This record gives sequence, structure tokens and C-alpha cells, in this order.
Amino acid sequence: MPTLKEVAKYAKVSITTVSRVMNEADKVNPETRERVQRAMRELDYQPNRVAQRLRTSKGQSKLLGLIIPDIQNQFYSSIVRGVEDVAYGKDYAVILCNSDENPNKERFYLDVLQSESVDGIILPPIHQYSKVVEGLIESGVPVVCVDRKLVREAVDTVVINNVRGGYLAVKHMIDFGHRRIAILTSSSQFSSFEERLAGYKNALQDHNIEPDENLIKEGDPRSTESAYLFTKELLKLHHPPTAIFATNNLMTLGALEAVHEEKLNVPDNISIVGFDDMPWARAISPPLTVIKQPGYEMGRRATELLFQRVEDPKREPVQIIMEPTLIIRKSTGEVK
Amino acid sequence: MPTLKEVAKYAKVSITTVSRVMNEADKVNPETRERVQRAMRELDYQPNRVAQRLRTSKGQSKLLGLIIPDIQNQFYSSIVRGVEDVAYGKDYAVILCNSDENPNKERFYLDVLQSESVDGIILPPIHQYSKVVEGLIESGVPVVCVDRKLVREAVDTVVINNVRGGYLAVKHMIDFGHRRIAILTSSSQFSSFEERLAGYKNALQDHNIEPDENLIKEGDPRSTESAYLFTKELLKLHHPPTAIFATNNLMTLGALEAVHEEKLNVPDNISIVGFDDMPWARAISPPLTVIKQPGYEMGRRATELLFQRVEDPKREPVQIIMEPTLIIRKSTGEVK
DNA sequence: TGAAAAGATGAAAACGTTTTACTTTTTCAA
DNA sequence: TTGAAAAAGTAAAACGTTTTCATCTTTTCA
Repeated sequence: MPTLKEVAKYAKVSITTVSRVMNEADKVNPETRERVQRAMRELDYQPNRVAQRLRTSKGQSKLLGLIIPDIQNQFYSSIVRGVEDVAYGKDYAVILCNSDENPNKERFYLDVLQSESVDGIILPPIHQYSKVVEGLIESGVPVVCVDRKLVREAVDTVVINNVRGGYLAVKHMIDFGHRRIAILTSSSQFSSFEERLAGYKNALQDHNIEPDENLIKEGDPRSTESAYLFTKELLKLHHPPTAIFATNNLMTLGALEAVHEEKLNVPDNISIVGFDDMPWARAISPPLTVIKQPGYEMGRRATELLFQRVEDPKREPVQIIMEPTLIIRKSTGEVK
Repeated sequence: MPTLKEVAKYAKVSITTVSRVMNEADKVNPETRERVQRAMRELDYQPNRVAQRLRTSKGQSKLLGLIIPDIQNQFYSSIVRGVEDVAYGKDYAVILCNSDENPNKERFYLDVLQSESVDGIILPPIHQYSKVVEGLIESGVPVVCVDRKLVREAVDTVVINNVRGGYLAVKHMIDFGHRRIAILTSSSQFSSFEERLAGYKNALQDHNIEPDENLIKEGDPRSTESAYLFTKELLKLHHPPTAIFATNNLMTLGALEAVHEEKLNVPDNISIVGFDDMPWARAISPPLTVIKQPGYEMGRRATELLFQRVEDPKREPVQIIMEPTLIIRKSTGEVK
């Protein structure tokens, strides 16, 4: 790969001039500029981003970091795609990291990203309190939280209104006459699930339904497995639920599998509302009623926020709260 | 962030010595080493990977590039996860790029990756002939092709036996008595789809079934849309097919949606075999019969190949061909 | 006419490492 | 006691940029 030096030699100017031509900064004589540009073309010069990054202090690295729990969760791949797309629009590349909700991995990647001097980092923080992330913010690295919040309010954040998402789902089932509504959710570690559960409880309360602890299942949101097992349990109950609310797309899959295995008809025997409108949701039979959260859009917004902060580090942090929507298909119906 | 210089000062040695302690290379006096290590701990020193990369020539950057068509295609997210996992095991981070099958984007990202001096690049090449990729290989950048081949044989490659995958799927349906079997595939641009189609034809031929051009639909494999439309068409045919083979997971979804919309019963009215064993395949009703390709494993193998090449650039290129498997569930049955 | 301003360019320092080439100190055989 | 070899350490160059500062021309205009 040719370097600045070689281009300079070829164009018979100093490397300073070549650099100037590239960065448009100071004026350089049109003739010289033309000559240099031809040299760059003819040598097929590509600036070395590593050297650029080493030299320039902040906000020029054209690289950003994205840490997500697991790319195999389609909700996160939507976010990733959103991030990628706006990054590409600004000639940025993104380093993608999977944390598996493991604080050590998160820590490791955070170190790596900082050491790569990325211009900024986007992540759903694993813990609502996080010394590491807070430290990062304090040390001036632009950070945007997406999907999950930090307790500290002074961070750019893009989340959805999870309470409302939970409420919408449950209200919809109540309107169909359901009273025994189960929820598959996660342990309270993650703000998003906690909030969805709160929405569930609010909806019940508003309709004078006493929550039944037996219908609240807190499992592992990272796989279909625990939802599958819980659903099996639920269906074996003396008074089984007539409706199930699964609070993410993996858990929805687990619930679906268990329900089908028990040869239950959806929605005649049991109604189901899922979270996340994945491509398969409309393709299956019956098409699935879901709470849709705009993952792709969240990724885009988060990245825009990040770029804004890179440009103006002093800007007041903002919190963007997006609205989930209920998409009614055929997996929910009148209670029999 | 503290630098080598500061550590050196703190430990009262030269920066060379600190560097030596880190890289284990030359011997340094145990006492000094201990002192330096304590200094690094106390200052919480993290080496600057950008500076490291600029200085060291090849194979030390701890960064690799991965270009895929689209992260929202779950098959590719499996690959990505496989790559990530083995990369993480070696303290590598990965830059992820989505090409959208667009040669210009591919080109752009290839330039970026080279300019970031990544240690190597993994990708399913968009074109079987690709000057850009070939140029890269020639210039000594380790490259591994995954999922799709290059015509040039001298590249490390990890693919599955697509011909066999196609054959397996179609043979399975023929065994159930189907004669009119449709295939949803892609234009012949991509080696993988071309091969799956070849497998389809082979199977028909082996069983003395004349291929019917009306049943061969070549569309866009990047979305569910075109498969949906084609399936609608197929079902309206005077002699509609009794079975459909969809050659990737997105197309499977499109087919499924169309079939359900026409209120056809699977497998009583129509049998379906999908490609890719996605998490939803077993959760839907009826559970889907599929050809499974080990995406995660392919990602792993590709990355291992890449690391081997980084360590030994002279190693002869190898081609790993993995075997697809037929997973029989309930979406296929006797022709009525 | 000539001093100041503007315009065009270049030399060299800096970013944080690794590596080369060199110097100092220690060891130990003769 | 000497001195050659081994061990331990350092100074400085290099990687490819950007940026600061300096220099040299040319233009402007009182």
C-alpha cells in the first residue's frame, strides 16, 4: 500500500501538502492540488486509518464500537443493522462485540474498544449500575445506551416504553375476556424486563384482576429453553392460563413450541402475544399477535445521538423513548 | 489512559524494558519485571492497540474483518457468532460489515479493512470472480471465503455441499411420492444457489422426473417478498406443485406466508422443505422439515483457518466442505 | 517604494508502540 | 587480576499520519 510519502515523492511535493489536499484544510494552489490528486489516483492511495487514528486525538477515528448481548437474537441484529447503516453513511466501520450478558466479557470488550480509540460506544448495559461504563463516560468517551438504561441519567439513551408495551399486550388479552394471563419474563436484572412486568401488573390492576404469582415466570431470556419449560409447567397447572404473554422473541418461540407440543390450538385453546415483530411472526400459522419494538430505528437513533455527541461533547444528554405498538394478528382471540 | 512512557517513569525504567515485560520476548531481570508489572497494575495500564498496530507489521493487529451480505439474515448471524467466538478466544475483535450484495459496498469495506490493517478478512464473496478480492489475496492479506466460493482455487474456503443439500431435500419429497416439486431459488449469480438448484435437478433426473421450468422460480434471496409472490403464482398454476423447496430461510418464510394465506394445510395439501434450521423452524406448527447447514460451525472453522494462515502465510490453501443434513419434521408428507 | 498582509509550501515534532543497535554491568574462567 | 562473554538495560529510529511553526513568494496599498 502506498503511503503519503510515496505520493508526495511522486507528485514532487512535501507530505504536508499531500495531507493538506486530503483534508481540505488550508488552501493549496489549484495546480498543485490537481497534481497531487492525480498522484493519489495513479498510485491508488488509501490513507492508513491506523496512523490517522494514532495521530488525531478524538472523534476522527471513523470507527465505533457496538456491544450487544447476542447477535443471534434477532432483535439485536435489527439494532446492529440500524447502527451499521448510519455508520456507513459517514464512512464509519463498526466493531461488533457479543457480551452474552457476561460482565467480564463486557469489561474486556470495553477495554479493547477504548484501546482501539473508537469514537464512541453503543451498548445495552448489562447492569443498571456499572462502574466500568460510568468510568468510560467520565473519561470522555462518547457512550450511548440502547434498549436498556443506566441508573445514571446523564447518558444518551434510546429505549422503548416497556411499561406501555407490557400494558398494551395484557390489555389486549383482557379485552378478549382473559383473566388468567401468564407472563414469561426475565429475572429483574434487566430494566427492560422489569418494566414489561410492571406494565403487565398495571394492566391487571386497572381491570381489577388479582395477579397470580403462579402465572409469573422469570427465566433466562437468552434462549428458548427456559420459556419452553415454563410453558409446559403452566399448561399442567390445575387452573392453567388462557393466555400467555412472552416478553421477548426467544421466549415466544419456546412458548410456541410447548403449546404446539401439547396439541393446543392457538387461539382457540390459548392466546399468545409475543414481543418483537420478527419476520417469522407473520409467516407462521396463525400469524402472531405481537408488541413491535422498532429495533432497526433504535439502532439508527442511537448512532445519530452518538455522532452528535462526537461533534459536540458538551451537549446535554438526551433520553429518547420510543413507543411500542400492538400488532393484532390471529394468535389472540375470545376466551372460551 | 496511561502510556508506556508513564509506566516506565513510574517504574523507573526505560520504555523499552516495559515493552519487553509485556511481550515476554527478551529476558528481563525478575526483580525489574515485578516492579514493572506492579507499575502497570497500579496505573491500570492498557496497551494502545492503535499504536501497536501501526508499529508491528503483519499479524499482530488483534483485529479481523468480516463482511457479510446482511446481518438480519439469521444464517449469517450464526456465522458471525461463530467467528466472534473463536476470535474472542484469541483476544481478537471483529469489524463487521454488511455488503447487501452490493459490490461497491464490498469494495468500500474491503478498502477500510485493509486500511485498518486487520490481520485477515472473512467473507462470502459477492462475485465468483472478483478482482478486488483476488488483489487482496495477492497483496498478502489473509482471506477466507465462507458460504460461497471464488473461482480461483487458491483461497481458504469453507462451504457446504450445496448440491447434496438440494438433492437431499428433493429426494425426501420424491420418496413421499411427490412429482411436481417447485423450487424457490436465486438467480445464478451466487454459487450456493446455483448448486442447490443443481442438486434439485439431479434428484429429479435420478428418479426420471422431467424438470418443469414453470416450477423453477429464481428471485431475490435477500427478502421474503419475492418468494411470497412466486409461491402465490405457483399455487395459482393450472397444475400446482404438491411440494415446495425453499432454498434459504428468508424464502422459506415467504413461501410459508403465501401458503397459509391460501388456507392450505401443511403437509396435507402441500409439503414444504426449508433451507437453514432456524430457531423458529421447530417452534412453528407443523414443525418444519429443513436442510440444516451448520452456520455457526462454518464461522468457527473459517476463523480457525484464518488464524492458521496468519501464523503460517505459506500454508497451502484448503477447502473445507461441510455436509448439510436433512431434518425431518412435520411439514412434509405423502402426496394426496 | 517598501512594509505589511496573504498565499503557498515545507521541515520537523508528535501520537504510543516495537525493534534495532548500542552501552553498561555482572559473571566467571584463566 | 584480567578480560571476554553473557545479561540487563537504554537511546533512538521507525510505523504513517496530522499539525505546528517557519520560510519563502507574491500581492496589496499607503
